[in-house]
Amino acid sequence: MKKEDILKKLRSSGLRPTKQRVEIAKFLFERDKTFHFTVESLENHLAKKTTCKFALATIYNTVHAFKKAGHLSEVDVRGKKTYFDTNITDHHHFYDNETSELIDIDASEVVIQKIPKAPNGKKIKNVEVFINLKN
Amino acid sequence: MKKEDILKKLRSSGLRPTKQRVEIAKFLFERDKTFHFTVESLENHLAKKTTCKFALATIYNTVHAFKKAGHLSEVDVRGKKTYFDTNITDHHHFYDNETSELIDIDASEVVIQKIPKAPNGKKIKNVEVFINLKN
DNA sequence: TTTTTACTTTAGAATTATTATAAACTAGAA
DNA sequence: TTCTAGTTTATAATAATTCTAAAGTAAAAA
Repeated sequence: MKKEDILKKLRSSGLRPTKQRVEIAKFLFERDKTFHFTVESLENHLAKKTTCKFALATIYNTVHAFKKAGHLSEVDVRGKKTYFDTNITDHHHFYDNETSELIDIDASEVVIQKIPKAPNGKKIKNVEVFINLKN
Repeated sequence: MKKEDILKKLRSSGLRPTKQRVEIAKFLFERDKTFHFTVESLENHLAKKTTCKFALATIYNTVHAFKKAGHLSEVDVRGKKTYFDTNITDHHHFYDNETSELIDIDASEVVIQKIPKAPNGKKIKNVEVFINLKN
């Protein structure tokens, strides 16, 4: 991903390209594979990869702005911490409770044959399949 | 549900039948339909329904003991609070983000035709389907 | 370019959900 | 009854997250 694309991510999220934000964006979006993280794990990765200092609040703010702009998604995981995902396509997850690790499942890997209709005046927004793993 | 059954729930959870615990057990298990709650919502319901006083810690302890004994299940919902469910059968959920309301879906209402195999040395523990609703 | 303005970062305080603690209380055994 | 182990409770502690206000910086205006 080019520098210009990183700036585009920031601009489209309503964020000025500051040193911290550029580092966060580069870390999150300059990669081939999907990345799952919590704010805490992201902070650790940033501390290792960059020389720049990051206040936790900056990471929270930036991640939330990316999420609001649709550049990140949030994953429902039981537990206290919030998990984010750089994969924003419609997809599903394996979850390994032993390691707290999430693994993406492409939407095409899951076929649902039957599903109930939405109640009363509601519509279905999306369907998430969550496969818990054990050893 | 008879009084003896309430006591059975408590005993099988390793809990002595104190006033508070009996009230909580009666409130949770003397009902026909599934009940979804957070510790906070349960506290509010108990305050209305009973004259007994409840420390938050007592509610947390009791609910966790029930969960550990398999009398309650926990639902993955994005957000800070932990949701519990009196339905302990294998089933799925609708989630209405507007109202933060959960609705049960019986396992028979969902048929999955294709699912990926578990990675490396792992096995599938269970599959949860979560249907988000919109208006 | 300088100045100005509006947005940012940051450290630390505040908040929220939950868990731990320790003293006062109680169910059930002896 | 009396005793003992398990309980309740208020409060403190912890953890994740959000808020705040002062100091810093990007980019528009002059």
